[in-house]
Amino acid sequence: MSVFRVHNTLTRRLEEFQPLEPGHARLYTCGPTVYNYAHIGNFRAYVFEDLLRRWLKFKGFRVTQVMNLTDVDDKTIRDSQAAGLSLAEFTARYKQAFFEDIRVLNIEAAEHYPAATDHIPEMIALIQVLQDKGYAYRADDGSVYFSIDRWPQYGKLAHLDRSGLRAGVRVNADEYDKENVADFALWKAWDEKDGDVAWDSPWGRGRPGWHIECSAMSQRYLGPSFDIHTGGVDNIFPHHEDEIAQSEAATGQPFATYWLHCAHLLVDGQKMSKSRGNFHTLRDVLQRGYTGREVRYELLATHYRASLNFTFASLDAARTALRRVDEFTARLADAAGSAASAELPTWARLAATRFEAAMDEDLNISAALAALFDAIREGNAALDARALAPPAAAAVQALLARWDTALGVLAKPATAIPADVQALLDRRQAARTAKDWAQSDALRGEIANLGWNVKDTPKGQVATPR
RNA sequence: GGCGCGGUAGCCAAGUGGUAAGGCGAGGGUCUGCAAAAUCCUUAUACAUCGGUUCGAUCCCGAUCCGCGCCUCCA
Repeated sequence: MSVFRVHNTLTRRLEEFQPLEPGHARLYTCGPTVYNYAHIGNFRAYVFEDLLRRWLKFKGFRVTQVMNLTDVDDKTIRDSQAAGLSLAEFTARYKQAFFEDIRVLNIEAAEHYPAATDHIPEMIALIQVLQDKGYAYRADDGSVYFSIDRWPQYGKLAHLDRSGLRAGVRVNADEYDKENVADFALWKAWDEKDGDVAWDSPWGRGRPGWHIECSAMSQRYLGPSFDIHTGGVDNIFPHHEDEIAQSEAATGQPFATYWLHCAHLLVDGQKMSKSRGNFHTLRDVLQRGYTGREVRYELLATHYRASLNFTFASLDAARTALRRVDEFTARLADAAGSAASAELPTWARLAATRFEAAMDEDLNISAALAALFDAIREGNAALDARALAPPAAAAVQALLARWDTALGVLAKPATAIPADVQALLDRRQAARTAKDWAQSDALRGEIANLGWNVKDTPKGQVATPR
């Protein structure tokens, strides 16, 4: 069995994955800010994290994954006020939507989904430690900042030189009293825009800064040091850089060993934005008639470190490719019958080796899918030639099932045939038995109007959705 | 300005110092009452440009052009 290698943003190279605790992979994956329905770009990150998680399990590791839910920040506060709801009521709605959405995409549940607002005491305690150790200072307005000048390693993840940090155009005017413009807030003093969103702290009423939640919650669930931290490339700086500074300054121990970041998703070659009209939530895409499985395939099929250009044309291609997978799966099931699995045919064994070697190389999904599709072609050819005995077919079935524990996209969810469609199918079967082709064709049209395709096979009609 | 990623056939997308996977599309055959689907085969003088290193570069080095990302709260 080959080793799993990952690209570590910290070193910018491929490194063999070796967990701190043998056999146990511990991950912290940046999750959603729950102020709206998540868009397909967000889901690209979550699907990538899911693939990573599943591959670790495939390799035999036990996995403990933490995914945070950011339920207090500028956007959640702003939009909850606009909606006339309390912060908790407002974010609850989108937390629920998030869990519905990841289910649709067949994303496995993480072990922990801590919400920021449930961990305020941990954050306050962490800030206190930083202040006690001299890494944090309180500004005149009651906010607490992390001083990057007291943390020489600042910039090691983003590979930013401190002199390269120019004063950002987005620095708020009310942050004038920071010692260094690049210092970031650990605790934000209450502001009237915050309304009733505030917690008591040793520094007065206020709310936590953005980065501190991840440091506090990762420590709570994974301890001071863990294996993998992931997120989108846009989180490298400042979010992850700040997390490292806070965490390592507080604990004196290394934070995450490996940092994996996925590239952005583009839509029609451009960054998704509401003003461009190319902004899609998962729900928008489903509304257009695509399935979660098709979207998952589309998000999965491009290597995570390459930017992914999402188009509806490529979603159509995903649909066609999956149909081919389904057809093969069905043929295989037919050929296997109830036979017990035996030896894999040579072509399947080679494909299995290629698949694993590809995934082991930093989740090279394209090469892995190439192995899959080569196997499908070989398998179909063998079936055509009646050269695949039932036990071998069963073995190939098992191989696909094994691959699917990692991909989560090969198994087609069963769809029940609605009663009205079934009634038409029954009438059509009767017409066919009577060789009343005109009636048969008319019924096929009616069934199509209900959204189902009918095809005639040697074993009778088969209806499939759309 | 700083840091970083990418430019491979009609589209998407792997990969390699010795002329290049796979998917979609397209063409042909098979199957079929018809159809659709499926399947098999085929498909393309594809590696941004210009130099350099080398027996040999798409793959290494340099430059150039083009696209994209980050540089304080966007996955």
